[in-house]
Formats: sequence, structure tokens, C-alpha cells
Amino acid sequence: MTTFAKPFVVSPALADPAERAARRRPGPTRAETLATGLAEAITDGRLPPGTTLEEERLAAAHGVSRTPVREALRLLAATGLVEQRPRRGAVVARPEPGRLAEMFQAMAELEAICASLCAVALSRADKARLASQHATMGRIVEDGWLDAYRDANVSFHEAIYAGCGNGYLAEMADATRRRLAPFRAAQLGGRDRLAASHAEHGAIVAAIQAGDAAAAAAAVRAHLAATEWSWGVLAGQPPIRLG
Amino acid sequence: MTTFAKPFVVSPALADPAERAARRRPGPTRAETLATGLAEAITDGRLPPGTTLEEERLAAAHGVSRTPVREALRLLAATGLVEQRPRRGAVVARPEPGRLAEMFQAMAELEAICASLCAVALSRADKARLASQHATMGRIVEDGWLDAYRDANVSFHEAIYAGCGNGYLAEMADATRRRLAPFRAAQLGGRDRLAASHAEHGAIVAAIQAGDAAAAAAAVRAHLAATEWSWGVLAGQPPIRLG
DNA sequence: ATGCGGCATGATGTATGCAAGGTGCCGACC
DNA sequence: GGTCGGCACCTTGCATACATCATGCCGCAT
Repeated sequence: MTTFAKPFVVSPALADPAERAARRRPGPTRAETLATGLAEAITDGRLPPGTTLEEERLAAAHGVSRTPVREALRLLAATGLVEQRPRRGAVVARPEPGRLAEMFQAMAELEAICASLCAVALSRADKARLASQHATMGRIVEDGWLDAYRDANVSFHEAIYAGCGNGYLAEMADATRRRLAPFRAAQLGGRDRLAASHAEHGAIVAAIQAGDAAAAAAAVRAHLAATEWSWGVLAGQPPIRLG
Repeated sequence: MTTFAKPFVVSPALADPAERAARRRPGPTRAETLATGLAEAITDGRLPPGTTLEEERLAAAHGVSRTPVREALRLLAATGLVEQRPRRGAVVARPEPGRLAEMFQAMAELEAICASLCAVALSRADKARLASQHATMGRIVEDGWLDAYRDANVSFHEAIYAGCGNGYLAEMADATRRRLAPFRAAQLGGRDRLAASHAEHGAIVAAIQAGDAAAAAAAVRAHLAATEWSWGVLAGQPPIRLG
């Protein structure tokens, strides 16, 4: 767990102006706007898993035609946040329990890799930044401020993703976390769990600061194994209609 | 590298008839057919990276209207195989070299995890099956049959993905491999590389059969580190028009 | 009463038309 | 001669209309 395929650079970066221009991204289309909005609504819990997403209704609600709605749904379907059954419409994804378990395990492994890479790749300054972020969360725990901790928690984990120095890996981890978000909304329930979570974060940070990749991976697995129990109860809820 | 978040089951599987019916997937739509066809063409190398994909041309070529073409392109864009620039059309994805390196590293790590899981999760019978698959490839190497080895190689790696017992992880690994396929088309060039590849596979199989997760992961990383040099040459090729 | 088959309904899948934005070319100006 | 500005063409984005299929109800036969 200490050696990785090195992230070397293969050929000179394509930096000529034509290439730059060709990669420029003009303003987002309605479909993309819709997709990001719906994605947020799903991860936030405003659109619970199982909610049916009727094209016409969504189109009317957002003042557009069905075409961009369809494209947004396609986009989200490919992301995994919604499930499209041909000719039977789309619903907010509600993976079977077994698949949820797989996703959770995958997230743990992805995050373990990211933490390992952080341990060996992060600069001293960045490690210090991570530690200070962790310290801030400690103060939030002392205040018992649940909502703030939830947000800070996401930031903390995203910092680990981003810090691994591999954007592709970070995106996969982040996507997985987002797909699991609807099923974790009710967690971090008790104050003791809050403190425990923070302590586990501490172990991760310590391992990263020490540059110990294996310990970082183990700490991440322990952390996620400790939280996994809490989302199972939501797995079997019935479909809910979009009002 | 020896403990994992366990893939336990959270609640009884949703097996009631209504649920089953609701998850049934009727026949594929034109958009999906197109998407799979284009995806194959891209990974096969028939549509090289940088190829511009004009909607109307594709529509005419496949005898459909622009609408399903657009949806197929959206689907592929979310998969990462094509890149969509709003109002500027779609092209077959041509990641920058740095991103290719990231993807390759990510694939190595994903595959390392899969191999580790194989080592601890695969049944004795399945391990034997994997070994026999490997033995078959040995015969192909002796014959120097390049094309057959290429196909068998894909099957071998997919067997490792599938064998890890985590479908989600397997899908991510497979998707990453497919996205990298266009940039690896010209590899496995020499006969010596063929034999070396087979030997590296042997190390992986041996570690899996021994149940040694750490060794399996290391063997996978070594294998992929040995092949990575060969695809860089394709990274900087210019855009190609679809004829 | 129960099961089955046909039909109405309403959704999605597809095609087409229109409008807006981008690209490339050409000419004028410096 | 080089560069900037305007224009025409082409492609994409979006809206609308039609075709197709899943679903649920209702009536009929058993």
C-alpha cells in the first residue's frame, strides 16, 4: 500500500491557442442548469429516492419544454442519480440494499486511496491546512452544532479527495458520495457520534501528516465502517410522488 | 491492505412482484442503441479521439432524426467518452495528457482493489477458473497470436473486476478501462511485451490464488506500470473529421 | 365472484421547425 | 501586408406535434 503507479506526464501539454479555444466552455444550456438543480435537490433530500420525475411536470415547473428536461434526465441517469426505464419514465434512483452496500464499500476504498495519496503527495502547507480545517471542526463539535458539522464534514472529505492530486479519482469519489447522500441524510444523529466522527477524522489527519499511507487508508476504512450502519434504515422506503 | 469495509447486507432484498415489475427494463430505445454503437466505435478506434460528431450527419448515417442522436451524445458525454461543448458540438473525448495519466493511475488503483478483493473473496473454484483462463492465454502467447491475446487480455481484466464481488467497483473500473481504450489501441506491440504481460498476469493470479491481497494489489500495480508507457504517443494527435 | 381481454388514457419516444449562437470568410482599414 | 470588423452559412438549442407503448379500468365470460 505504499507504491502507486506514478502520475507522470506523458507529453507536453496542449497549450496552443486553437486548442485552448476549442476547449472553452460557453454558457451552460438549460439542460445543464436543470441537471445541476435536480442533482442538488436529490442529494439535499428534497427529492427522495423513488420520486417519479415526469417530464411534462418538470418542464412546466421550470418553464421550459420537454426537450431540455429529457436531456437533463439523461445526464442524471448517466450520473446514476436517477434511473430511467425506457417508456416508463424516470425516478430518483433507489438502489437495492445490496447495491448500496457495494457503493459504500467502493466509497470507502476510493477514499482510502485518496487518503493514502494525500499522505505521500500533499505539501507540508496543505497538510497543515487540512489539520486546521480539522481543528475548526473540533470547535463545532464542542458547540454541538449539528448542521455546521454536516457541512464541514462534506468539506473535509472533499478536501481529502481534492488533495490526492488525481482529479479523476477525486471525481469518482465525489460522485459516489453524492449518489449515497440521499441515504445518509439522517445520520450523524447523536452528539456522541459527532465526537466519535471527529476523533476518527483526527486519526486520518494524523496519518496523513505523518506521511503514513497505509495508516491513512486504514483510518479512512475505520471511519467509514463506523458510519455505515446508519443509512440502512432508509433503504426500503416506498416510492414518493413529486408534488 | 488486508481489511475492507465488509459488503454486508442492510435489509431484506426488495423482491416483491411490484418492485420487480417496476425495475424491469423494456426494449432499448434508439438513443440507447446509438449510444452503445458509438461507444463501441470509439473504444474500437473506429472513431479516434478528436473526431467531431455532427448530429445531423450521425442522424442521417443511422437513419434517425436528430433527437435520439442528441440524447445518445448526452449519454456518452456523461460517460466521458465524448466531450460536449455547448453550442459548439460534440467530439470524441481527447483528454489532456495529464488527465490521461490520472485516469491511468486511477485504473491501476481500482484494479488493485479489485484484485485484493478477489484474493479474499473469490471461491476456490473461481480462482481455479481464473488460473485456467490465464493458462489459455499462455498458449495464445506461444502462438504469438496478437489479436486473440488482446481480446483475452480484456476478458482477463474484466474477470478480475467481476470477481471482486462489488458490481459498483467493477463498473467503475470497466468504465475507466473503456475510456482509456482509444489510447491503448496500438499497444502490446512486440512479442516480448506479450510474454512479459503474460508473466505479470501470472504474478497476479498467483497472489489471488494464495489469498494474499497485498501481493495481488502490488502485482496489479506493477503490471499496469509496465504497460503505461505505450499509450502516450497517441495523446497529442490532431482532431480528425468524421467522414 | 374472479380472471381475462379490450380499450381509453396518459405518458414517453421520435420527428420536425424555428431561433440563436458560433465559425469562417471576405473586404476594408490601418 | 496584416489585422480588425461585418456578414453569410452552418450547427446546435429549444419548442412543438405526432407516433408509440405502458397502464389501469371496465365489461364480459367463466
